[in-house]
Amino acid sequence: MSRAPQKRRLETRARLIEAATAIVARDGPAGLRVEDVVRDAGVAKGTFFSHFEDKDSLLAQLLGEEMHVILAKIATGPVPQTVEELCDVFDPLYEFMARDRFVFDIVMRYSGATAVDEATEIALNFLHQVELLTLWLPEIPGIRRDVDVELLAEGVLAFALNAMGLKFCALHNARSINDRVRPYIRAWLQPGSGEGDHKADADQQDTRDDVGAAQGAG
Amino acid sequence: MSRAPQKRRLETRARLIEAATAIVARDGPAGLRVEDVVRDAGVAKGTFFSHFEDKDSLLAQLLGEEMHVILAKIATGPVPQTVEELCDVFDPLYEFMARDRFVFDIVMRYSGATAVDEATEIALNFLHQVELLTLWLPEIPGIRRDVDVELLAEGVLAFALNAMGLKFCALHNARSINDRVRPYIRAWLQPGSGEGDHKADADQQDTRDDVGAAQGAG
DNA sequence: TTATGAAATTGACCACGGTCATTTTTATAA
DNA sequence: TTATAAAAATGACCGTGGTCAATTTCATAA
Repeated sequence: MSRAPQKRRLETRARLIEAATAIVARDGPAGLRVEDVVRDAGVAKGTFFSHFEDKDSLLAQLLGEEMHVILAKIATGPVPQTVEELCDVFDPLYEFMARDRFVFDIVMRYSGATAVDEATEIALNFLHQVELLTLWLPEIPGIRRDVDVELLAEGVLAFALNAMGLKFCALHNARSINDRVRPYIRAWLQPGSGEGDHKADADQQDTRDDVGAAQGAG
Repeated sequence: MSRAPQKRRLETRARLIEAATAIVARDGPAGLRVEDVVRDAGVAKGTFFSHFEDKDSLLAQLLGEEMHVILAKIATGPVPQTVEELCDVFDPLYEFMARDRFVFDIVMRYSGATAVDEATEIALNFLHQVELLTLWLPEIPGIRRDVDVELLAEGVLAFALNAMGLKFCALHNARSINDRVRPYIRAWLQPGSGEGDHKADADQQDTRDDVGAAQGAG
């Protein structure tokens, strides 16, 4: 049984987060230094590590909070009516997660809960994405019904992460995440619907353009 | 134009790799210390970094070589005739890539080529996986024909990586990678074939068991 | 053989994340 | 008010990855 934290501790934690937030806003996530955080927050280094598991843990929390805001906004928007709309709606979140290599690595590393109780903000965000997709997918006309909707939802996320990872691959980074993920999502959600049945894709090459490595973080 | 490396340099490089290989074999990838490597190899620290970009780069090379051996063995084996066989055949490679968190992180990070010329051993391995799948998939009876086979192959890899990542998630680590990936691959490759048409799955719960976060590295 | 410049190597040095025994502060009971 | 124990914070210290100006070794031409 641990007691409730004292007021001083909460204030210290707030100062640490405030200082870190400012540094990240100024120098980007990769520019965060623990020594800078504690200097700006006016505390000792050891204090930092009594509040956060390690540097990346704090960073993951900050990124998770931003992801939460983006996803919350998506969730309150209109339900997409086509696969293309679905991809467009989630695109801002994907672009944030893969804004650069450093961020994407952290997102990936913290995307799963190592223990049931220590779920990170990012892991929760992924759960919420699956929940939202589970709600939305049945609303889209023409969606396959032969597999469970949760399997479908998790599959969408798998393809999305893969497309994000390809952003950092020289062979694929010419196209946007959205353009890379769309063919997969369409084939996953609407098998047998044919390749060219949506005019929105006429302005780009067909799916044969996707040769090269498929991976998650490259 | 850079000249050919001198014999001395090749010998030094060989000694570094030899020392690193021995340490990894003894202490595991996470136990590798640059200072230990250079001590065992009998060179200065700076020499290490004139041969390898950084520590993880060397580690990625060593892991990539092991992956190459495993994949080569898979490639010379018989062509799988069902989705289940396909999953089984690739399983040893997946188990290696996700043998632990540390290894999986490196595999993910190096799975894509940052520049076209600096393709790592791991990135090449992923390309080879796609090539092999592209050859094999059309051989499997009942495989869908409505999308390009390369799209199909890359999708398999995307699901495989996702299933590997789930190994490190408390909500999913009870099942093997193979068990986690199979429902996705089947739904991806054989849409509309129904859920329970393969008796091999009778001994496990159906796909509804897959609730929880879907992600790549959790 | 010798001069010369490039290749290869060196190791002192730095940056930075993380640790932990010690000290200070706070809440609570006598 | 005072004693006491837990909570909170401290900062000197360490481990280790990575840097770079200086040095040594090597290949080549004069």
